[in-house]
Amino acid sequence: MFSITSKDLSSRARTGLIHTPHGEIETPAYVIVGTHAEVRTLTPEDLKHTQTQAVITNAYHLRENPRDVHDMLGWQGPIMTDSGGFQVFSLGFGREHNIGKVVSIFPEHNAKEFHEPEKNLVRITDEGAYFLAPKSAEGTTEKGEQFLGPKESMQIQHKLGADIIFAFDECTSPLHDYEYTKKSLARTHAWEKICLDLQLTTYNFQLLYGIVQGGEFRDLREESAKYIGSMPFDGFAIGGSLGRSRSQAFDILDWTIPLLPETKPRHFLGIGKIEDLFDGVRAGIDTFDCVIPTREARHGRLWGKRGYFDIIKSIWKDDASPIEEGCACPTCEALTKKELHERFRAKDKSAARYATIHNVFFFNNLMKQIRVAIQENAFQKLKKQYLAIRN
RNA sequence: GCUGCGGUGACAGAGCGGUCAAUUGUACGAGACUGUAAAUCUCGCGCCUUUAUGGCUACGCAGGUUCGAAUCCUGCCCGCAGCA
Repeated sequence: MFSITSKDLSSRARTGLIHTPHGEIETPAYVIVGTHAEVRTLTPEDLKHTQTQAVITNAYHLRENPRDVHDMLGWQGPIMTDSGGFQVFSLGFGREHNIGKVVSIFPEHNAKEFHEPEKNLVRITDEGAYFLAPKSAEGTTEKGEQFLGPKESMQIQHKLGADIIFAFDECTSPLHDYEYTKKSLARTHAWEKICLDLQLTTYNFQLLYGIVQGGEFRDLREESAKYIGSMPFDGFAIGGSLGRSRSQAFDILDWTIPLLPETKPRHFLGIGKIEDLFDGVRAGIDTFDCVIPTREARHGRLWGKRGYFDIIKSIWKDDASPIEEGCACPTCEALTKKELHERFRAKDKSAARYATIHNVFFFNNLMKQIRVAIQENAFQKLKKQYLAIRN
């Protein structure tokens, strides 16, 4: 199900092929996020023009009515489904402290003190997580708590029928201390075991990835990598809190990846800016998924080989140059900076769509360049090129 | 000409004696966004500075009443509506 096709000589970077029921994924690859069984603002037709290889949707968001996710997406290529483990964090602790899983290096708002317990919608037990429906404007009748645990997540993911599914875990936060992270890790490991057992007995047409947790703590990360890595998962993901600085996140990869089986694919959950991709690949990551290309596109931020810029800013209002020099995406073929800027300013619905197409294309294309570079033993060179231009 | 209503910061539009440099929305500016709570959110948006429970100038214009006026009174200017 996974074959390695080439290896970089000076790092753990490699190219490979993940074989799934809906086709192959050439790795390293970017997996495009389509949580609600749609890549926001894109039609299935649009998606085909973005060089996308795989899409990831989410069991939590699709739990109410889990149908064939390939049909829902209108996408017959490889699909992953996340287990909902991230929502255990983001709707709970994440909302309570208004943080993501990467703590800002500018801790102005001191997330530890920023504390709104009433916003926490999640109650975690050893069995799983109880979710409260987010309160909409007014007069919401309490729908009561909804339960999601390893069995439920597997059941949903099975019904969704994605090619690659993830074990149910708890994503911890950089704000969590060692004690909590250790406790959570034990719980996550137990949940993952349940997922794997179900997979081995019942849901075996799908590929199941185990997830390494353990926060920023080296011994916990190593313990997790050894434990999860020793189990017959089809692939492995690195998830959870990535510490308090960017470099720490990649230390975590260096601690854990050597402990995972060489011959299985590795996924880096939820990370994917340009530098992250280079550092992740270097550390031995095969696939990434991240919200950055799609979300930031909607917010008017475009990515390119020179980094990013905000097309919505007025400095572009008279700029008739291409959005990205030499970019072959449908957006760049259709519009200049000025024209896309105008669409954003006019709140034209197509603006976000054009921007999304560009960003998704750009990241997919970057991965392609990385693949080629690894094969040609020019990975370091490509990385230097990118980071140099970005100054 | 008379009567009525109205003139508030880029715009729309609150305020109708002190707590008003003035609610709110839009526009504009800056920032954020990393397994989507997010086509979203935060901050700024009269001028000055030592950036502050700071100073100054401000709610059509000019006066007045008052300890105190965007808010009340008088006159003028302008807009809209009706009547001559």
